[in-house]
Amino acid sequence: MRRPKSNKPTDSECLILTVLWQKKSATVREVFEHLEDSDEGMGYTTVLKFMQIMTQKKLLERDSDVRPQVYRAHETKQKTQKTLIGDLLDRAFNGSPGNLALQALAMRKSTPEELAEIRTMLDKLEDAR
Amino acid sequence: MRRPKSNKPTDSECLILTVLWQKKSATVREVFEHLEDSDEGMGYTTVLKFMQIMTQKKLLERDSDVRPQVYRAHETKQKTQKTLIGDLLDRAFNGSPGNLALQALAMRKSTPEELAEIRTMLDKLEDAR
DNA sequence: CCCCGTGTACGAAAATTTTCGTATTTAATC
DNA sequence: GATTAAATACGAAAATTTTCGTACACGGGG
Repeated sequence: MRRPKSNKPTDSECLILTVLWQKKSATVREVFEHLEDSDEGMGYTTVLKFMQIMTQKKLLERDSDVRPQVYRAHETKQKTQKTLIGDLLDRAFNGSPGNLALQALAMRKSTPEELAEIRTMLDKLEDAR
Repeated sequence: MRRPKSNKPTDSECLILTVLWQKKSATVREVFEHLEDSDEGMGYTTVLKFMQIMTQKKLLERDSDVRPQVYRAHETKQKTQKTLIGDLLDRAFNGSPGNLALQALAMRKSTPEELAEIRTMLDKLEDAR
């Protein structure tokens, strides 16, 4: 049973996707400025280049009718995150989601809401057996 | 052209680390054969080269007193996995471990033991508030 | 000791990812 | 219509990752 080739976004592409997920859609400049704050910034044309490449790869969609052009992520956040998790699971967690989840929770504080959500998910999973 | 240096193992390096975590220690040939099964394998000298590089990077330790040489991971599985998770969190999950955990659980079946562990962790986290 | 199969070192090509300079286009203002 | 600042396209350099060929070293059986 061969899994489909993962085709996951690169590290830098993920940074850009994260901004677009948050803002729904954005210009190159907006993404650039957003990344300047949080991350150690890349240059403006570097961000532009990435977004052009990502458009070609169908990771992004671009509205060229407006200036400056506006970009949005092609896939949903959930779908892409799933790809990334699946990749990491196979590569470094022996495919065990439980182990991954456990360590994620142990390492940084989550909000009470998130914890509640996880508890609900847990109930559902245990019921299903 | 400076590029930000990350100390996280590369994709291929993770594959090799996973084998070594499982077997505690192994020769190049053992790692090679193990990867042949699961992944569509790289050539023998490719694996060898990686393990040499990883030794230089201090990702692995090598016992050169025996032939064939035996390798083991330098860091614990937990520590490296933590690095990988932290990286992914920052890059594609807005630093939210809850979200990561939730999606990991939703995507593939976990063992009842794992689910129980997570429930325990959840209790601990909620108590701590 | 000499051969031979396996193991190891080394180097470098190929592929990918990241970076940015520079040229060109666009739209707004004069 | 000309000027100009921002936006976009393009190309290629730099850095990293992946791949493997080839040459050399080692050790056991003859």
